[in-house]
Amino acid sequence: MTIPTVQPKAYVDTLATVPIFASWDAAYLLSFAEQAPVRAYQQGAIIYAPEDPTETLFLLAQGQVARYHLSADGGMVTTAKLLPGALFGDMALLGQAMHGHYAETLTDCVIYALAREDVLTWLLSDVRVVESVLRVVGERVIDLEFQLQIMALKDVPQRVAATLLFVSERQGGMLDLPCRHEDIASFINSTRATVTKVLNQLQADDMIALRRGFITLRDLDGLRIAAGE
Amino acid sequence: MTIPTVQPKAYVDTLATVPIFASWDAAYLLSFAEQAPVRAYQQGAIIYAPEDPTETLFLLAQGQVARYHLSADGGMVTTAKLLPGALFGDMALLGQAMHGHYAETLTDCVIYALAREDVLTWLLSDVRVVESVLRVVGERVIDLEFQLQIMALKDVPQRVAATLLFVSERQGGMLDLPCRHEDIASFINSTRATVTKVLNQLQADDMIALRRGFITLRDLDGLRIAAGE
DNA sequence: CGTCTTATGTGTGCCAGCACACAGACGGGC
DNA sequence: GCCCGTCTGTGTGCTGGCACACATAAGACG
Repeated sequence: MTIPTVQPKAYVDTLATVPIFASWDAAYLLSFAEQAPVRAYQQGAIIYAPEDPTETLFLLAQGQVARYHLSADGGMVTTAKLLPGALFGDMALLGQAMHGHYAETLTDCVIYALAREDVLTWLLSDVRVVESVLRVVGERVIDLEFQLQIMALKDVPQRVAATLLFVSERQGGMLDLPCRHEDIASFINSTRATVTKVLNQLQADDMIALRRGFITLRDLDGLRIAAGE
Repeated sequence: MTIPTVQPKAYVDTLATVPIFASWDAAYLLSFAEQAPVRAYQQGAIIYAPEDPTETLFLLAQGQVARYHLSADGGMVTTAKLLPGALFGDMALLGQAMHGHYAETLTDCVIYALAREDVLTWLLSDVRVVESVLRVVGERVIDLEFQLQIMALKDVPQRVAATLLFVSERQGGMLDLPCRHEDIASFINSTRATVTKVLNQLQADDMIALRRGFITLRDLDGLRIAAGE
């Protein structure tokens, strides 16, 4: 699998929209964009796998990436669908192995790949940036805790409702969510068939509207109750 | 509930053993210990609860703290048992609410309580310290992913075996683990009775030895197989 | 406007492991 | 030595939701 490089300058605009870089001035940003290594990936490429010992921090510039875990017998949980601006591969920062942890492109992608030292040099020398990095990692912790909490404490119908609300909030309150039943199933550790049943019930209760590939939230308060608060 | 303050200087020795401060020189450390606010908590005290909007980062100096989630109907998952040197309350760093997330003392404790600004001032101004903080938060991510992974992908017997190995590693390879069946149950989202059954099976297979309050690992390879790798 | 792929709807067993309920056992405190 | 609280062993239903198996439909694509 070849990983073509791309012209760095083309992505300055994208970088400027990333929270991490919000506090940087244009010159510094351009300097970063010119020097940081960028890679282009095709859809379905594995960006890292558990065996992979690379100490690399990735910054998604374009496209979508899924982060998931696999078990020996074929089971799978999705932990996140990443959009441009997302940082990932952050365990690289600690030299920790990532047991059963994969990242895969869902579309063609453009991704910055930063070595551990680069990260410390470029990102962590500025307190404002440090704060941003901590925010990103912290958000990751929040996500994981949410997922853990619903899987441990709620049944499938509650998990579905809670997840719809959670995703909507993460997208800035967007009510028309582009996702398939299977996406939800793999996030809440259930099955596509079960999720379909639950969604149809929620639709019958007039809390959501279903279209192929989309779910529209119609009654947030109702969903909150269905989620068990 | 009163929160008595304690003499800061008494804990310099404790601080010195904390990874975060490993790179600091004695004078700086003393200066920190004298100025940082310290609190003493009694056993069973709630350090923070979901309603709590405090932007405070806690640093455990003495004692043990449990971090857990509660659901509306009484369910509970433990996410960690913290030992001296642990940082927690880190979502304070992002101003995120912590849904259903509690921290409670398991013993009498001495804890540094750092305001958000103090954190940025004292901790994040030194790149080496930043690295340490990231390592701690990253370890937290690893823990959460481990827990999520086993709960999503493994059945109860596998979860128990995997957890025993995980805890042992986290304790630096200690083979004699001080824990009750219930502790494990609450970590892997199962019940005390089920865990007891599994542990007895593992003992019958000569992989562990059981004593009241303790579990001794006898066959790590066997456990790894039992854990499904 | 057919064809083909991917998404969605629905039904039938079936079982891991929970809820519940006691009984015995260890150990600390007095 | 005795008492009592906490831990531990074990048994008996029950059930959520998974595994499996199709059937239908909505777009994509030429």
